[in-house]
Amino acid sequence: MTATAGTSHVRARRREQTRTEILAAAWRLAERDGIAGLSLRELAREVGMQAPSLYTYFESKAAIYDEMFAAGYRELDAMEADLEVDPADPVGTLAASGEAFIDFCGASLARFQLMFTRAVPGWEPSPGAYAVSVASYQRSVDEFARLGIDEPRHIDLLTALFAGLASQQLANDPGGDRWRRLSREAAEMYVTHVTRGRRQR
Amino acid sequence: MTATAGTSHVRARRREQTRTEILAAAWRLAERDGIAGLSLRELAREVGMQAPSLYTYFESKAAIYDEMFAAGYRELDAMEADLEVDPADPVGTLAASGEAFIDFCGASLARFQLMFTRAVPGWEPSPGAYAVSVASYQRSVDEFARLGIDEPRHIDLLTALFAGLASQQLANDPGGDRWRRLSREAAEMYVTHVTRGRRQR
DNA sequence: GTCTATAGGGTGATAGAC
DNA sequence: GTCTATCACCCTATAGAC
Repeated sequence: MTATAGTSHVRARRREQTRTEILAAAWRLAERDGIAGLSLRELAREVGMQAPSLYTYFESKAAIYDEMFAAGYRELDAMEADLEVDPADPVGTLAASGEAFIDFCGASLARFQLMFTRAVPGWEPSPGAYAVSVASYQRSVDEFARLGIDEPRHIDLLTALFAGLASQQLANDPGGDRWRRLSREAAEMYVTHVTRGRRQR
Repeated sequence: MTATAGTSHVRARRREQTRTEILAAAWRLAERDGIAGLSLRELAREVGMQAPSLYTYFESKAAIYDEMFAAGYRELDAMEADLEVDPADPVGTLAASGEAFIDFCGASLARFQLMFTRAVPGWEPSPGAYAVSVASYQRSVDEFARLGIDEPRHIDLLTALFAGLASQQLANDPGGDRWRRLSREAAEMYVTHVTRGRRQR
């Protein structure tokens, strides 16, 4: 009995390891073929299995996309947690955030497509996966608040600004910095705008 | 001989008409299934043909995407040609441009995906189709110049701002106006920034 | 847990009859 | 110009042997 319980622990670990391996292979293939081009047969081949064996580890292809989607937001969250927020220097803080966000998007086109566009016909994140993205967004909102940015329309304007820099960078100068290098100027423009007239009030 | 030449004229017209019909059906299907989900068999069914007959009108599926891509940029161009550019009112002009651009993107998700994202795995526009997009961009640049916007980095900042508003609107509030309504504020922020200190010089 | 086999579709593209 | 037939694949998912 003790032995069986012991091995089941080991098995659960192994299982998790295999799942991780499959997901890593899925990212590699998605990078190469686009997120919508991911195929289970090829994914199985990549990890040395036959396609049906994947169903031991994931319920469906949609479940794989779900895990990847949630992982993307967890990575974004971790990246943001590493950024320093200096309430005394909103421009510097936002410029650094913008660059980090563009770098994050540029580091994986497949991840960008999965997280921010609707590139997979017929798939959308499950409620569970979606909740991870909402939590990540909430975290960003909290950090913006520390910079004195708290009006909803100002937050929406900021996300649009960063999303725009990133999407232009990826679509029109992938691997370059034509839009990335505008981060500081964009941050100055934005901060000037949201703090405009604040001292008068 | 004269008769043959006459009929060949009619045939060329008919052919062009059929091509137009096929492209219209392609847009309908792409709207429904996503641009990457377009299938030639279904497209043929939609126009009452068998799939191989499409090859009489288009060399390949990529050629169909090419025509759609070029048509998208011609439509964008036509839309912009209808906008009034008032050099005395850059904020109003840009606010209207931004709204029009967001409306243009929102009017067809398939068109947006085809023109501005890389949603079709394995396809990119042919040089000819790409040239149409470059011409359209050049036209925008010329109109920005009439507003006194001529520094390349300012133009890039503006395209990022509009692209960001549109992509956030489509991804997070399709059919709504959560980001669209920020167009005027964004234009004010932007114009204040690019004209900052101009009088001093 | 992994396999083979297969269900039940789908895909773009081509050959050749009419 | 349109068709049928077909090539040579692709796909996700399931049943059931081992």
